Amino acid sequence: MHQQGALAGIEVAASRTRPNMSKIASALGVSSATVSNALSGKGRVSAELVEKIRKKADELGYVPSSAGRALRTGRSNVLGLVLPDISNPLFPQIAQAMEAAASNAGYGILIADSRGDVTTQTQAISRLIERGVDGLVVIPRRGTRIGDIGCPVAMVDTPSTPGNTVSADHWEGGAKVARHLVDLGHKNFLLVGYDPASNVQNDRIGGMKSAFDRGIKYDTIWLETLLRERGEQTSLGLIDRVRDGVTAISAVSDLHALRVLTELQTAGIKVPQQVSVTGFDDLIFSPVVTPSLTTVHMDMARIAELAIAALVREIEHSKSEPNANTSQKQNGKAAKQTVTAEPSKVSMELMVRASSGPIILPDTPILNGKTL
Amino acid sequence: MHQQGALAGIEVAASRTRPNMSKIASALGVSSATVSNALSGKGRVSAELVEKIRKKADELGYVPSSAGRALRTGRSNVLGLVLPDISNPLFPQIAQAMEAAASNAGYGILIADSRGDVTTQTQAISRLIERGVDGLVVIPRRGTRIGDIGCPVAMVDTPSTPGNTVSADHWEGGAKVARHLVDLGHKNFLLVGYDPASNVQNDRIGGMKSAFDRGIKYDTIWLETLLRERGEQTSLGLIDRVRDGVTAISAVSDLHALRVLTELQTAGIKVPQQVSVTGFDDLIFSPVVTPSLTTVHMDMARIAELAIAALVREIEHSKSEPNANTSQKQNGKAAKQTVTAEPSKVSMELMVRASSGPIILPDTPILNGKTL
DNA sequence: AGCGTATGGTTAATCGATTAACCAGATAAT
DNA sequence: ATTATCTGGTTAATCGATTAACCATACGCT
Repeated sequence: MHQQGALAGIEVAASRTRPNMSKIASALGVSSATVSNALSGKGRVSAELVEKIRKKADELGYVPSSAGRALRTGRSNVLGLVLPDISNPLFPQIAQAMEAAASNAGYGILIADSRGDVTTQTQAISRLIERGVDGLVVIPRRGTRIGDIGCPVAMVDTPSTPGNTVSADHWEGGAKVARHLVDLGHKNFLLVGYDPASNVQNDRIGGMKSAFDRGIKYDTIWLETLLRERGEQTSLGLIDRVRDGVTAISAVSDLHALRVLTELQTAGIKVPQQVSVTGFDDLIFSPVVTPSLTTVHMDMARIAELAIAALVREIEHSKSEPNANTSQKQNGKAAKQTVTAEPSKVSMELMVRASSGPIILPDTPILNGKTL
Repeated sequence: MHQQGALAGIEVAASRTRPNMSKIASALGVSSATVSNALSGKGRVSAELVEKIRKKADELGYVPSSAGRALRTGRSNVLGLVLPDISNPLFPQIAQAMEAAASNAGYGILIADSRGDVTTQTQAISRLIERGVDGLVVIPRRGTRIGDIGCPVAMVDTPSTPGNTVSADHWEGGAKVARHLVDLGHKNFLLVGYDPASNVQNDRIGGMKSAFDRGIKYDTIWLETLLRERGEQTSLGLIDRVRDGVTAISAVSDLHALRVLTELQTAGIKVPQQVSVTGFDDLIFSPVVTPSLTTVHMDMARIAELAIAALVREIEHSKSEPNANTSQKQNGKAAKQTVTAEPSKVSMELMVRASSGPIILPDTPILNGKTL
């Protein structure tokens, strides 16, 4: 049934070349302008004629030519998505959310990978521009400032980054996990970051620290530095930390939390009985590992919606006043390059799972080995 | 320096509307046809004039209009990538490889998420077609057959799927891990799949079984069924399996291997001393968990290259003979819809890491609890 | 001198959709 | 009765790049 339909469609489409507006027009003895008006609903066409045109259109299997439309209107209805490093495990969520939001707004998403490199990022952006995208969503690498391009840009990083359009409130997220652990009675923390130059990670860690009162001890390690010095596969030396009294380890990503978790488990340290572990981002594996990871979830769908909406608003807006910016007078702001959204930050949600729990006092017997 | 250049470019671009070929042409007193010929290197233009035109072009910050070109040539230089479920953790690798391969071939990648649903997949495909893509790369959902569309399609699934263009040799991969474990002395296996309807997973498991001689016991469980019956967070009951003699657990994905690994570790079962665990796909976390996961890696870059190359070949080819297919005589094959590549399967690489090891005989004392 | 043939360009049509400007006929308003 | 307005369309220009067809001019060769 379904396949039948698809095949029938092709039958017609392949019969010669794909039909255009004038083909519909001549088939009905009207002008192509009328067809355009009828299908777009813009001009004045009688209701009955509209109906006839619609019918003929999908009888012929008409598909509007995006090239023709783009050429005429100057807009391609495609947005570019620039990612710092596609291999980022968070990327699927981002891409999915952006694609859905864009699709709802009638736009397509062209992707570009900047491979974490700043110059590659520049190249990626110009490739997208050449392809005629109407706007860009950029997840910037570290503190990269986006140069002046010829189209609106939405930046998704973190609220503390200047020029940020919209993002999760990473600071608040950090505060939430930290407070959760403090409430459980933890007083000695190890905070685990990866890249000390990352705005997002600094915000997350900053948020965590903000939740610590006097009387709480903590230390921070940055994995990138550590791993560069000691090699990728090195142990993080967590056992010593635990022996020295750490009871809670909070990482800036589930990826690192997982590393921590498995290292502890291999050493026979019980999570969460002896040590609580938390991550960030609610990556795909987080709910299904044992113990499931307590983490902080970001509402990527909402962030994407806000970013895309801001972008689309600016794009449609620039239609009305095409040349508001002269090169002579750059009135302070760089010609509305990076768009703004309201709200510009989206709350993060704490997901309490099994890897965090109340502190178990030293006199409580700790089981070794089998739990069953 | 770099930023200077970018800004200077904008300065000009923003000065009014972006320049086109005729602007360059009139600035130099030549015809726009000559400019086109000069920049494309196709027609006959004197070397010096070519040089002058080139210079003027990037002096004015000329960027060719992809819409104009697409309209005229009938080709957009954009390919669509249809993914079964973007949230698939393997997706970053796929997208990155495809983007790189396409970019090298001068194409852009437009993404579409089919959210695992078959009807959504159909919609996603038509959205891409409407956007004017020249071809499609489809990572199909389960055994989906791709209906007849108006453009060439490369299917990346598994060699046993009819119509498959190119993919990893999942069967061989399965055989490789299994043989590895057999060589280590394992004789009692638990094979862990997720979706019993997945061609890829069936091939992987089929490959594993093919490596088992007589005298090897194995059982297979499918998580989707299990989890649907008992709930997402359920224990997989691995402890019982181990008690019953299983010494090696092989999953069809690192995601499931990780689930297995952490469940075992939590129960105090040592990996790999008591049980070996292996996965598939070499996901981002696999090398950094403890113990690092033995897995099977696929050369996604090569697969992407082959798929894109096959697609591009067909696209360029159809340029020369535009209407080889009449709707009347469909000569057996469905008008070269899904393209073919040579080779059509790419070898998988076994990554031996720390989660697999030689069997430790029952008389060897097994440590409980702390290893240090 | 006369013919063929490179060389280096130009002219003009074309791809498909959109839209400003215009127009005929009917109806309403003064 | 005459002008204004509304309805339902049509005409033709336009977006920007490409390319087939054409046209000078110069050069080589007999």
